Amino acid sequence: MSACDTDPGPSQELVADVFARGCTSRATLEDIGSKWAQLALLALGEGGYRFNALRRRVEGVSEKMLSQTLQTLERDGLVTRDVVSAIPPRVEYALTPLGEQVAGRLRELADLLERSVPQVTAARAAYDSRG
Amino acid sequence: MSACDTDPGPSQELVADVFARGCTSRATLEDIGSKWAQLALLALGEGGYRFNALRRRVEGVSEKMLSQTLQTLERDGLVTRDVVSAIPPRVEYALTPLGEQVAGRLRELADLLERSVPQVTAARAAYDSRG
DNA sequence: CCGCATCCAAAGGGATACTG
DNA sequence: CAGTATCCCTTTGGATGCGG
Repeated sequence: MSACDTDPGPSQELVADVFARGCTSRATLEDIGSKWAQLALLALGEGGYRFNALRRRVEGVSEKMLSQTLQTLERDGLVTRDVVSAIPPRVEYALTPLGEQVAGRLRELADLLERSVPQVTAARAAYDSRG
Repeated sequence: MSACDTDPGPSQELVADVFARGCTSRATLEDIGSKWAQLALLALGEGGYRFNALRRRVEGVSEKMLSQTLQTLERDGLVTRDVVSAIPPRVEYALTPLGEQVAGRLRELADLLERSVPQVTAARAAYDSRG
């Protein structure tokens, strides 16, 4: 089954499917799911950030990973990169409309997990004590 | 700032924060975000699955990775593992109530991305043609 | 200030073979 | 059927140093 953008046929209803191996939606989901991408999107959901400010907001991210992550997100059309040629140089990152939608969904997920910490902690303790 | 479950103080309002380095909610978000965990949760959102059926549903996953992923999700209290001792043996996987909630959020995200494939594809083409 | 390049250690993840 | 164990290659990701 699983129709996707990679499907060859001259189909009339071409629906993407995250379960399909080569589907762009699956690849995008993977891009978004990465540790640093999630946090970068959540941070940018709060408003625009300059590179180093974003780096401080996302605790523990290295320059390299933040840079790579932002490039991927920019390429997917989720993040804009605005270069202000000045001294010192400034680069402002923000979400596109699509990025806003994605960040909104992630926010809901993050809120749910933040509220569920006690439950998760208990589940882990139970699992670990059983072996 | 960033209060979390690892905070020491005798605080009255202990709120988890996914941005905090050692926060359980951040770790859980990472568990959920992994390529295979996302797809496994989405699949289980459709109903219970046995191991090999789930493996077929999640195209491309290896036995090893599916097994590992399910263990992590079980430990976090998102998935239940029901062993039916019979010949041949059967193991049924399903979502917990918390898992259902998480899977629901993921479904919304996946739907959004599936609908946005043309937009993402266009963004990538534009990005790549610029260098 | 922004971020690319290089190096290197550590984790991720696939293929295969084997057990209950 | 449902895994575990092993091997081994690939990717991730941090640290450091340099350039615009």
